[in-house]
Formats: sequence, C-alpha cells, structure tokens
Amino acid sequence: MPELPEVETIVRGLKTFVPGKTVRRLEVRHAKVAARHGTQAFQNLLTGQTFTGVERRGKFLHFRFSSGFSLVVHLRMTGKFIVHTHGPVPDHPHIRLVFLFTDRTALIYSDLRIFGSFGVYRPEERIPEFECLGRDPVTEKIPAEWFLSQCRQRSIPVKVLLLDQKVLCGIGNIYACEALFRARIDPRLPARKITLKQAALLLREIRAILKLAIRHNGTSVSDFRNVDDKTGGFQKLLKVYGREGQACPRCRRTTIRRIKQAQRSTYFCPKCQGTRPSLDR
DNA sequence: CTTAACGCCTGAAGGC
DNA sequence: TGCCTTCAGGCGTTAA
Repeated sequence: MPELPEVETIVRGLKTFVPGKTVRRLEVRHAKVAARHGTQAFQNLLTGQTFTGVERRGKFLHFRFSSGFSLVVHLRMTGKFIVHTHGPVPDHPHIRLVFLFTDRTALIYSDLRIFGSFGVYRPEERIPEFECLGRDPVTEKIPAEWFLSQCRQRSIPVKVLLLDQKVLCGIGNIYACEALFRARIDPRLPARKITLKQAALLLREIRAILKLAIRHNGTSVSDFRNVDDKTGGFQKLLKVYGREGQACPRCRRTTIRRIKQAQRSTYFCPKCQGTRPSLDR
C-alpha cells in the first residue's frame, strides 16, 4: 500500500514512539512474516533489543537497535504499524506480529495480505535490500542529466521506469501517475525517447508531489493509516489516480483514461499528456 | 543484459 | 441474494 510519502509518514510517527523501547516479548502470529529467519530465530534475534531509531530508505523502514543490529521492513501492499499504548493487544485477524515492550506498550504489525517482509542484520552485515536501491528523489539532489542517461538505456514505458526502485526509489503506482500528469508526459512514452527538458521537468514534479504528499501525511486510497490510525489527507489532491471517466482537471475537455502497463493501472489524460513532446509551459 | 508474465494473499466491489 | 470475476498503492522469480 504505502509509497514514499506514506512510509515517511509512518516513520515520523514511529520516531516519536519507538526510541528507547526494549522488546520484552515478540509474538509471531503468522509465521510467514518471520520466514526469512524462522520464527524461533526471529524471536531470539529481537527479544531484549532496545530500539534507538528508525529511518526511511526508499519504501523500506530501517529500525536500529542499541546493539548495532538492524531490522529492515517492507510493508508491500497492506502492511502497517500501529502504536499501542493501553490495555491488552486486540485479537484482530490481520495482526501478524506484536512487539511487547518492557514498559507494557506495544508495536503492532498488521498485514492483510502478508506480503510484507522483515529482515534482521548484525552490525557489520551488509543489507541486501539497500544494495541496489536507486536514488531518493526527496532526500537527494538528482541531476537531470543522470536521470536522462538512466532513461536513455531503457525501452520500457516511462511510467514503468518510474516504478523501478533501482533507478529512483520510493515511487509507486499512484505517484508515478500523478507526477506524469503534472509533467504532461504520456505514460506510454518509451523512456529512451525522453528529452532533457522532460527529464528535468519530471524530476521536479516527482519531488514536488512527494513532498506535498508528505505534508498531507500521505494518501489514503484504500486503507492507509498512520501509526495513530489516522488517515492521510492527500487523496483529495489526486488529479488522475482512480479518476477514470472523470473530466481532466486541467483541460476539462477530456475524460481520464485507464490503461494497463506492466499489470498495473495507469491513469492519464490523453489530451494533456499527448505523445508528441509538448512544448511545455 | 533486458522485458514480460506469474505468483504471493485476502477481501472488497462489480457484473450477471 | 449469491456466485463469479476482477481489482488492489509491490516486487521477487522465472521465462523468453
């Protein structure tokens, strides 16, 4: 479910809660979540550890412990963290993991589809999840020339390229559609055909939309929740995503179309996002 | 090397 | 109402 702004929102929420918490007990309610290590090893690795902080890397969460150990989490489609401060942890069927802390609070991991993944790494161990991660459009200043060179090597549609975490990390289906709409670029355009001007504009729009979404605590299309169970506010600001058949908010003349690209829905305005490299502005 | 398709899971929504 | 199909913000693996 979560893309960069949603993960950033979750991380910011967790930063006010998790540092200093010591794991008294780790409940594994669904073994698949701990499959990489095995339930027993997973519990042994994490029990007794004290959190020092949490950061975002692309769409990954990187928890750090005072021991120097790392916990790397990907929420995939439906994973979510819920801060639990009072009373017993509920018996909800989607709860897969419960970190019970020494101060009697808890961190709940809920995941309807159980696609999320957890990895624990020792202090000097390399973290494979981060090895091939592309550049972060929010925290890094990315030269348009570099992005252009990445595009030029690929024949896939530019929309599909935006979803490739090895180029830019953190963008998912929603923000890919929204950024292309803002940049007035046809999502079907082969990445290799992009111009320097378009590359620069697209980067700018990606940055802008991700930062705007962060300011709104992310987008809640289906069931995204912050760690306090609050919804994000950005869905009101979506221009094309999920708006098939509605009038384009820019030209008002054309209806938003939905097509399939790499088995994912792409929403766009065929008029504003014309195939011809438009003389933008 | 690249690209395209499948599979992982559950539940909600839409068509008939 | 009920059944069946499709869809979902992701991505690793496999096949070509």
